[in-house]
Amino acid sequence: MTKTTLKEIAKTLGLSISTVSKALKDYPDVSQQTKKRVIELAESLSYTPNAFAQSLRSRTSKTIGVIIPAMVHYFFSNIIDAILKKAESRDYMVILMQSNEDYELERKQVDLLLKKGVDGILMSLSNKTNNFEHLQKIIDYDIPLVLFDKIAKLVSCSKVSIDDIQASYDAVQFLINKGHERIVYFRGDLNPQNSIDRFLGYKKALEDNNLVFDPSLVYLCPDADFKDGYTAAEKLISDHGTDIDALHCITDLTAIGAINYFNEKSIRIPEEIAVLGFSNWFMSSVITPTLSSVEQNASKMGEASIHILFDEMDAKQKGITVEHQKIVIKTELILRNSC
Amino acid sequence: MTKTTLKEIAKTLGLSISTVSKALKDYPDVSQQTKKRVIELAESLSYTPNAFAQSLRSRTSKTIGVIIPAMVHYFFSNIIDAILKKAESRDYMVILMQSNEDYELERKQVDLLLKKGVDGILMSLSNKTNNFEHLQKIIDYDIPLVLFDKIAKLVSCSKVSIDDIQASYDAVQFLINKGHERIVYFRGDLNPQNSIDRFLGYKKALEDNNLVFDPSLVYLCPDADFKDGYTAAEKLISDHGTDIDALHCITDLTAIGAINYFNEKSIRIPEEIAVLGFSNWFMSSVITPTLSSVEQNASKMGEASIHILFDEMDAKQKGITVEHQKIVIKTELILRNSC
DNA sequence: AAAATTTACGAAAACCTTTTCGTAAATTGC
DNA sequence: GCAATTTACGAAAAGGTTTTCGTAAATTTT
Repeated sequence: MTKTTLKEIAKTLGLSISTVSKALKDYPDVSQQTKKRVIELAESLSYTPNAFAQSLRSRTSKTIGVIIPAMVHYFFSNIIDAILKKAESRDYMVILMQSNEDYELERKQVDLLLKKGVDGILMSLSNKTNNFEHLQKIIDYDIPLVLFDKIAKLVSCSKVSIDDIQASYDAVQFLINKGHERIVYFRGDLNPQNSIDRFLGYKKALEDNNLVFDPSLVYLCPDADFKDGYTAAEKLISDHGTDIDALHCITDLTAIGAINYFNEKSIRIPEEIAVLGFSNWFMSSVITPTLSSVEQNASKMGEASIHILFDEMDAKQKGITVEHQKIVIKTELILRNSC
Repeated sequence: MTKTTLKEIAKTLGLSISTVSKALKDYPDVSQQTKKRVIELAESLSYTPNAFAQSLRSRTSKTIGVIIPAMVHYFFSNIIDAILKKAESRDYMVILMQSNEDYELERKQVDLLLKKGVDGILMSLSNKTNNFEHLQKIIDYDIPLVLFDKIAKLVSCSKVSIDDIQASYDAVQFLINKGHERIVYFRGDLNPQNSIDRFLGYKKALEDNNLVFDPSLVYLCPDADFKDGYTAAEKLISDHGTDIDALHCITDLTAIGAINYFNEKSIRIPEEIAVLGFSNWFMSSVITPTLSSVEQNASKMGEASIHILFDEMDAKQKGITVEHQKIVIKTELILRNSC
């Protein structure tokens, strides 16, 4: 079962390859009857142009590359979902890669994408990425690049993210408005900017409300997962008992870890400790008590990212240059029973 | 910033394109010193061969296509994770598509992948797929195809799945061994074979233990999600009160929905109703009470699928034909507090 | 009826790589 | 010193598509 080519059609019809090609692309300098003959034969042989040859000639591939740190987060699943949907609606294919939070791998993957000739790249950076040469390379190759979620301020390209500082600020402000004063924070690692920003938002909210920042109320959850949350909660209670008012966590996963510990120890939520997470993970509405959280609007972020990328790719095609955009997706506080 | 080509190197060095190409591929009929000159210049210009041209010539793309019904299931995230890791270790790229459980889209995506000239395809079928012409087309094109999880018995290709009948059988058998007799089943829709098989496993276990199959103890959860579980549980209690012993569910999500309802109504688990899920979703170890479940070993399924695919692609490359394989991934019962 | 235009097609180059085959020049063998 | 071999390179084709340009033939214009 060999694929039909223009050559075969041309031969069968006694035409030249050029005429066949032009007939299929509805060029004006082919007679109506020739067009008809060509189209009919092409259809009966179910001809499809060879994508490699097309790409070779046009230097485009109708393909975009997406690199994310990890697949398993619910957050990224939703972003990918939005990206795939939009890409498919435009007949683009998506090459998906995951860096596993590894800088070297991320670098290698960028090279692979460039080599493969993708028309655009969408990236969420690994936590360990603090050298941006590989991103500069993409820009030097004149390939549209959009960073999302984990972005780099220093790189000259479009970016889509949430305002982590503001989001955490709003969350803590809400707790303060509710009358809480001793507010604990389970923070993430130092590296991804998001993690730092959320912590800054927490601090800023305290400051703006003239509450003293007490470092002993901050616990490190390096992996920001369930286990970290559980362990930190354990430590928190052993350090302070329930002499605290509320807890804000870097992710819902850590918050749920903490809730689990509190439930086990029969510490009442929100009466003894109010809890507020971050990311509005699906499980947050399911856990007991249901967890208040910050909705990051992953789908919107995915949609905005792919939208900008297509804008830039379209512009490039037309030879226009467009300004890079910086979109901040609005977050919202989702209130449930935990606070 | 235009990409370097063989032609440029050849021109700079006063050599022919052929010699440059051969030098870079370490052909024996190029002198050592010429090789050295070529390699050095190529490196300094950071030459990488044009992938389109290579693909056009070799008729291979070092790319595989993966179609899954939906991204958002934890299960598929894990499978994709395993696939990506293995593919990357072999410098293959992965084009990911999701059919959104839509047959027409799935069909279109297969065409797109074929057109793009992927070297192999990995698929988990949409629930609505019961026509397999598009799969036959893949086979006719002589592209290695491996179906995983949602497979089709009638298609002649390698398959990787779990034995859903056996898995549910084992689960129900465990409940029976514990002394439960009135065992409720929350079943899925009629369409995906997995759904039917799990139901059959449930029935078979009852039969083999001389327990009568009571249709009024079976509830339909068409989307097999949290909400379906919650609603079915509501109906179950209104129909039978707690005059039942145990509940087995098609997925953990439905089980967690049910647990949520039971918790709200203060129906004690497992004392009044024992609950057993399916899929060993991460949250199952987190919910209160922790949920017993059937571990599907998603990673192993992903690994086995991509492994077989590479085997078949390698064999094709060498002109060998290999037998199609049918792998059944072992499931295991994970026992927690819900039963 | 000759000139100007239009119509309808084909040749060929370009995109870039890979590999076969041919052939000078250099080397070896006798 | 001549024949046989080896060494080292280049020409060219093939993979398939797209587009520019050239040119016969057909048509229209004067």
